[in-house]
Amino acid sequence: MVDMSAVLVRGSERALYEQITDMLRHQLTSGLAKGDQLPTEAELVERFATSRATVRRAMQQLVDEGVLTRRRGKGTFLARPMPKVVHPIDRVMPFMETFKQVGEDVHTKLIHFGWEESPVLPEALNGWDRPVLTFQRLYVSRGVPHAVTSVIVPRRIGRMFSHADVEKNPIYHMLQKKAKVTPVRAEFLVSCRQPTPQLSEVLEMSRSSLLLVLERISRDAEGHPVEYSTHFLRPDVYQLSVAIDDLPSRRS
Amino acid sequence: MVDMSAVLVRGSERALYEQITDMLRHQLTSGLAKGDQLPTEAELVERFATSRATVRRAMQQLVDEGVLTRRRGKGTFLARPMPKVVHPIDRVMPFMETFKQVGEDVHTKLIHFGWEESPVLPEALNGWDRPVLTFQRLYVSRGVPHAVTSVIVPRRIGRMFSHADVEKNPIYHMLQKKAKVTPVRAEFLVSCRQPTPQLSEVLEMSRSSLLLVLERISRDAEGHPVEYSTHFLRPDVYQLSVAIDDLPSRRS
DNA sequence: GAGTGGTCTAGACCACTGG
DNA sequence: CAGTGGTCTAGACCACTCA
Repeated sequence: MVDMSAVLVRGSERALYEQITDMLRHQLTSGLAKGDQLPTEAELVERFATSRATVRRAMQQLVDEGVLTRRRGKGTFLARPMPKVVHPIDRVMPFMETFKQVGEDVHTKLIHFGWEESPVLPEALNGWDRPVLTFQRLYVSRGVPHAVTSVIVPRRIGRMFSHADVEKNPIYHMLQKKAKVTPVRAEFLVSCRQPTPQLSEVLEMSRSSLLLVLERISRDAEGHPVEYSTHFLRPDVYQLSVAIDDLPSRRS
Repeated sequence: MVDMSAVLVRGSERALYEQITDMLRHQLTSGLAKGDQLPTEAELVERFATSRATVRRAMQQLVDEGVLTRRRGKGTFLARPMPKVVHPIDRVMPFMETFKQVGEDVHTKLIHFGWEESPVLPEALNGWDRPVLTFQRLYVSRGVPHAVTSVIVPRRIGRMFSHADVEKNPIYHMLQKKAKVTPVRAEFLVSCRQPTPQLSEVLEMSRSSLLLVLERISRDAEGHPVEYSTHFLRPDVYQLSVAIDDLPSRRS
């Protein structure tokens, strides 16, 4: 429950909705509301003696931060806390493994599989033969989706993969067993991006918050790129780690 | 200017404020509003024949995305576009260098310098002698702040650094020239975080959007950690790149 | 003082979930 | 059906900027 003793200060420097956000945040984290459901908007309007718009604005802030989730017709709930996961990108480890190491169940679902004639690709992949095979997997733990990975491979490799293969196996497994290619080098790019409407849908996140995006180009021994994958990660769940030995000597 | 011909569809699946956001975004990027200032809220209310709250909600979305900035008493403006910068973390390169490579002027400002008795540090740094020296630098280009770096070093190294040193030199330069230590290994952690109130202030960003955060622990040849730095990066500006050779063989 | 964006109110109608 | 959150309206007052 939410403490009623605290009172809003009208005419303060701090806006009413900010004061409400602060109070809710504090009381949620200090365990006063261990349960799932929060008071309804109508109740909060009464307790804080403000308008509904002000209460909503305060709650929206916490929704954007991932602390709360709201469902029309049901109510407002403490977002199910997700484990913090550190994914090492300097080793070849499927995301499944990263999650299992923290004792999590992970379910994957293939949400796209198809050939594409004119994909948008990084410059480094201009030499690939078309069409390319592209597929997307969704990762879910405790009923909560937390990552989408999109993989693209050139035609000569993609033709070795069946729908059933892709549904079950990590990409590096398929590259080695099915396509008989061994990645020996990978280039990574980390960035933050707005989710597309589709991604915000399947990852159940607000369209205004950001995704942590990890792109990877893997190359075989000859330096030819053999796969291009993009990982869309919920930033409240994932961290990425890298260790670099033998730091090159300074230049300038 | 904003095109008046497009019309909102009332009763559509898509909310009015979303339609307005879409139209503004499209017309801004398609060059119809090359200038700086957008129509005022009052003008948009008239053109779209909606309430002010709806127009504001549409614009707020673009402000959160960093497309627009609003200033009370002045108006709403296209946010000054910042260059996209890729910072390689597998080489030792100061941020200054990264920016200069894209032809940017960069100014730095020391915004904090002091000793701290009880800092919060990663476990790996528990062995450090206290107090630790901590300082923060703000990076500004084209008058727009885009990064804050916070550096912490143990007492035995920090005592070699003067305020003037820190104001002018990259950390790795000081480690080698002043403290006579050479980092040979570094561990990185990449994450997304809410800015603190102080960070959202100096980086001029909304408190509800996320920062790209890069943490680094550098070690000398004996494996002792010699510095811990945290880089708070505006996600609309920075990307991080890593290349890994000799991918380890698969495990499971 | 006129004009800007920042906050807040008190309503309204709707779509969705549940009993 | 009553109750939830999602959207929208038409006002109001304020702090700030600039002429």
